[in-house]
Amino acid sequence: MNILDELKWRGAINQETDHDGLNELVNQKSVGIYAGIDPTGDSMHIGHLIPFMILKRFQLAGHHPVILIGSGTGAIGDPSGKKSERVLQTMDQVKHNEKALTSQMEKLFGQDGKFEIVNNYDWLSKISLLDFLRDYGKLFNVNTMLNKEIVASRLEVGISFTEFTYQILQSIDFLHLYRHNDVQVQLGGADQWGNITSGTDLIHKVEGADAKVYGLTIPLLLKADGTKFGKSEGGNVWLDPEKTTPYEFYQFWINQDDRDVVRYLKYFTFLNQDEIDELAKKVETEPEKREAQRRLAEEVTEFVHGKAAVEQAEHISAALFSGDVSKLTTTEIEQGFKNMPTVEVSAEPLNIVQWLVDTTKIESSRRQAREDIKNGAIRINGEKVQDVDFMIDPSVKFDGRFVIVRRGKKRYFLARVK
RNA sequence: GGAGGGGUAGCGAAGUCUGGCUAAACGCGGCGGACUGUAAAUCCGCUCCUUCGGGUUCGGUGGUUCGAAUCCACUCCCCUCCA
Repeated sequence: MNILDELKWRGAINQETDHDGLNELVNQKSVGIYAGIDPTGDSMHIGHLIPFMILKRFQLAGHHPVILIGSGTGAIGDPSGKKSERVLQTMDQVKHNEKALTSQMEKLFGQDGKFEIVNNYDWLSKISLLDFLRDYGKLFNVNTMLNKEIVASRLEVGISFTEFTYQILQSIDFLHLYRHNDVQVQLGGADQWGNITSGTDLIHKVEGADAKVYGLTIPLLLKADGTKFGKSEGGNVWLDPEKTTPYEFYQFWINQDDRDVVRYLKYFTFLNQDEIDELAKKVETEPEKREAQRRLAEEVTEFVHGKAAVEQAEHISAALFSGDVSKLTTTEIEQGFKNMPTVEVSAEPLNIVQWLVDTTKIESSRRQAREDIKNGAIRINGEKVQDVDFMIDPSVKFDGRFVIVRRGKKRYFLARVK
């Protein structure tokens, strides 16, 4: 099974410019293949991860990945998949984002095999306006450009000349990498099809029709319920552990629907076909064990954050879901509660009802607070408290730094002692 | 400008004619619980505040009355139709 067969099995191929040609190419040599990301933010999220997971597979199959950070194109704004014109970023932002993305890429691609990271600012910024118009502009037919889905969908609402130009810039990238980095394949999400074929067309015009360059796109990933993949309650799921802690990252994966989990295993893990078939069978026969989800969470979290992070995420998960938080370390609390509601409290002991309502605002009224306490819905540091006169003393646990409140089965609050 | 209809709790909506039994039906949402797989579905409880005595609510203001979401006057806002 070669890399293309494998991708097909994984459901990761949407369109190819020339399947047979590409197939022949990957069988005969180590091929240079690239995917790009524009530095529009200072971290990737798991949606961005998809093409790069595929790129990684090419790397593991002995091919040569080239990661393009698009500081040049990022300065312009890709209209693909956007309903309206974007606000330009400052160049400082672009530079900052570029740095952050580069180090994330180094982490993902660094462990095994060779790879390159390039930045299109290096060549795009050197092209003068007249050169651009004479060398490239002449080769693009406006009618063709207008017919691209990316542009066509924007004609109603309007598109600036700047964004309209984007496909030319991306084509120049492909040409540049073909010439200087021995790149013959461009990989991207389904929305990149127009940009990618622009590039292969340009190369064919400039380098001759027999230039062996190919494009490959990945299907848009949707959840079984039809909604967009990759959002959690808190928004995007980021690779940056400061934005999405490894614990939350792990939790995102472990909560995937049975109907989606096998597809995700194929997309986001490096498990082989036998292992995945085995897990798929378990989803059928004993879904309640959620072995597939667990494995998915472990694999992806390890790939992105490392093995130690997986263990910590599992430890935090075990504590939070069993309700026994008493054994958590303060660092684990910091991580597990990163995006949970947090309030600052003083170290003074206080009556629980006042504390829940006035100090922490966890409860909206005394009536509600009392009700929850009597119902046994409130736990302080893992201990159920049903006494309305209970005194909360922050000094008794976690070095006096935190009080962990749980309301109901899984709603946690962190009170941080000032 | 003219003719109608309406503004009720987080939202939707009853109650207004026939004033008190109405802190205000019911549905949704939210919260808690049971069940469970950290799922889905289902079921049960709670859902203005309270020092549990009571307090403050039905667009606003003023009035009638022992008593007003309910009756009266004025006023603000929304919708529909006509010009």
